[in-house]
Amino acid sequence: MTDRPSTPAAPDIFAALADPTRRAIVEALRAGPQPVGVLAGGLPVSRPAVSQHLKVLTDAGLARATARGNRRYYSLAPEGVESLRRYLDTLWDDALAAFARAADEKAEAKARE
Amino acid sequence: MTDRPSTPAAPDIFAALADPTRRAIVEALRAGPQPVGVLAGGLPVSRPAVSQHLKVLTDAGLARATARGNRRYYSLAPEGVESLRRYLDTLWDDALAAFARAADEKAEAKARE
DNA sequence: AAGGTCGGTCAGTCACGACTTACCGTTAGA
DNA sequence: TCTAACGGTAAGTCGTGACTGACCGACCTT
Repeated sequence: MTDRPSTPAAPDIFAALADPTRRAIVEALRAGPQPVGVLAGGLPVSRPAVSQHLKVLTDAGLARATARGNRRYYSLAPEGVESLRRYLDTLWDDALAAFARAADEKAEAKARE
Repeated sequence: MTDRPSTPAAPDIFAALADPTRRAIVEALRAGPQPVGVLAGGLPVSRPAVSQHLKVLTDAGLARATARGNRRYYSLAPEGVESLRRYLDTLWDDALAAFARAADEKAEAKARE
C-alpha cells in the first residue's frame, strides 16, 4: 500500500501554487486536459517555462500527464487537491477552537472588571 | 479609498503559505494566540523576521493581531482559511469533472477500435 | 527514409524575497 | 520620571527560482 512514488505532501503543494503562472496553468487545466503547446499559447511565457512549471505541478501531485501520440496531455490530479483540502480541514478546526478559546477568555476578562 | 482589508483572495494566501517559516508560525498559532517574542523564541530566525512574516500573514488574511498592554497577540483568522477552502472546493469540482470527461473519452475511444 | 511538430532538458541571466543588524516609538514597572 | 521590555520599520546582503534561447530525442507525416 501507499506505494506513492514521492508522497507530495501539502507543503510542497503550497509552494507549487504560490507562483502566478503556475496558478494560471491550473486554471487553464480546469477546462480539461491540454497539451503543453496549447497551454503555452494562452500564457505570456515561453514553452520551456510552461514545461518547467508542469514538472513542478506534477512533482507536487497536482497534475499528471498522459502521452497520446506526439503530445502529452496534462490534466489536474484530484488527489493533490484533496490532500490540500485535508490539511486545511485540520487547520480550520484548530483555528476555530483557538478562536473560541480566545473569545471565552475575553468574555471572562470583561466579566472580571 | 476602498481600502480592502477583507479581500485577501486565495492567491495571496498560497504565496503566504509557501514559505516554510511562515507555515511554522501558522502551526504554532494553532495552539492559540501568542505574542511575537514567544513565536520568535520557538523558531530558528530572528524576531524582526517573524515580525515581517506576521505582516505577510496578516495582509493575506490568515492572521490577526490584538494588542494587550505591551504585547501584540497574534492568532489565526478563520476567514482566511475558509476563503482558501472555498477556492479549493471549486477547483476540486472542476478537477473531478475533467477527470470524468477524460475517462469517458478514453472509454469511447476504446469502444471505437 | 526525410522533414516537421511536439516537448523535455541545459546553461545562463536577473529579479525578488527571506534573512540580518540597527534604530525608533510605545508601554509597564521602579 | 527613568529604565527596561516589546515589537514594528529601515537598509543592506544573499540565495533561490522564474524566465529565455539553444539543443536534442521522439513521433507522426508524406
